[in-house]
Amino acid sequence: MKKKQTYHHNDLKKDLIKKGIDLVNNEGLKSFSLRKVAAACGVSHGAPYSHFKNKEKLLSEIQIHITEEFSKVLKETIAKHGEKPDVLEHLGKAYVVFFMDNPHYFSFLYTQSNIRIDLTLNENEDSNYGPFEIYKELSLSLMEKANYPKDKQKDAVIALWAFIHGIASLATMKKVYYDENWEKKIVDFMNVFNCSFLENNNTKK
Amino acid sequence: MKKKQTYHHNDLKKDLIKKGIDLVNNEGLKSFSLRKVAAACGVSHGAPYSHFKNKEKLLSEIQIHITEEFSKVLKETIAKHGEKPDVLEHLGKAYVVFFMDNPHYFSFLYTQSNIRIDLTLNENEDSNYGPFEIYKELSLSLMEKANYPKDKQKDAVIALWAFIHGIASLATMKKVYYDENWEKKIVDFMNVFNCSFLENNNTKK
DNA sequence: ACTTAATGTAGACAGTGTAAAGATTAGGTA
DNA sequence: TACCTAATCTTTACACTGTCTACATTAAGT
Repeated sequence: MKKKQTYHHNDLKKDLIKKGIDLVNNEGLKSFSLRKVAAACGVSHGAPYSHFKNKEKLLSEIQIHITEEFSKVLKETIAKHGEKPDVLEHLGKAYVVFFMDNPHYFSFLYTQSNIRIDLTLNENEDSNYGPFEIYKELSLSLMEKANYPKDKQKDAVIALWAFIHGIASLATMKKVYYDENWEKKIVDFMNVFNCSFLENNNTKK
Repeated sequence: MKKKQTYHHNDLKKDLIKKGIDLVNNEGLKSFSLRKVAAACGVSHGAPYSHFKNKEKLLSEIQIHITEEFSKVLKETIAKHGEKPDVLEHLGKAYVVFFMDNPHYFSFLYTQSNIRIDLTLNENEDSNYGPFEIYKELSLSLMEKANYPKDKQKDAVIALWAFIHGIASLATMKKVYYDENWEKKIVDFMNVFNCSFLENNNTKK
């Protein structure tokens, strides 16, 4: 119901990315194919090669868009809750919920795409994986406020990230059975590890 | 240098699984194909269909073998360190090291295969994912010994598993840069979260 | 009106999974 | 021994994939 009649699509590149994201999101990478995406855009199977060198390059652009979408969600979460002590809980929850809302994104981003994540805490703001940079800055800032020992901050940044990342991994995995609500349990999980910079130990005796 | 001359292979099924594991291990699932595996066994591309209904079924058997290999490593670790307080550290280390030794196994097992993981802590010993059952039994037993509050044991089991799982995920991801030795850092990460049933808080202040 | 570059189509090729028909062989039975 | 049957393997065929190449169409500038 658009403009299939014209030879030129007018913004095929964007449309390929959009329809490509839909395909990844709905069916996962396994059944993703360039030809399907081309067909979804109403265009011949060779057309994508005018905009992307190969399949990998289209997937790479899709990864960039998904990463930006993810970063936006995290930023909004921080903006909403400010640098209050419990913001890390909300950030963790947002991390997990983002991938639960888009179940195929997790394995696509973390095991199929070519994202680069630098965990060394060096200055990296431009080239590094955006979501980690956002989290890193926030958590380091909170640790400073909490007077968390400087020599342990680096370990703490990695450990908490791995922890949340692991929960998201489990929560989005097919065939994982769990009788609780992942989203609601995040805080309980954090309470298991009572840790001074997570200022929620008050709920623990 | 074997018996390519005979029409029958004599144990093609096992050989397909073995050569299939090699292929997954060396090149990952992306470049895994039934025809390559068949060729590696010196057999025509149709032969595997006498032993497996389709590609998925072969991959499923490969998953079972890898899972058993993983379970074996975990059991050996427990056998070696007994139920001493620091056994969870060694188990976590074994978890991470297993996947670092076989980098393609992680995404294969957890995002490409069809393993079933029941985290509800119900009785499941036969059908559930073996490695989790092994860990679950051990950690619950340790929590009992440490008088860890009963109503928090379930959360603690999941949280610690997610944590170790997350570290393994990061440690085996392509293009993740980290300037420390993952294996050696496991204990430090655990120390970030000082927790009564992890009896290693003594190393913290 | 003509040129040029960008953008699209069509056809070909190799590699993939899988199905079907047939060849080979092992093992049991007469 | 000779035969039968089921298991195992080969061959052929087909649809689908990524990618390449030659060519068609079009937009934009001269």
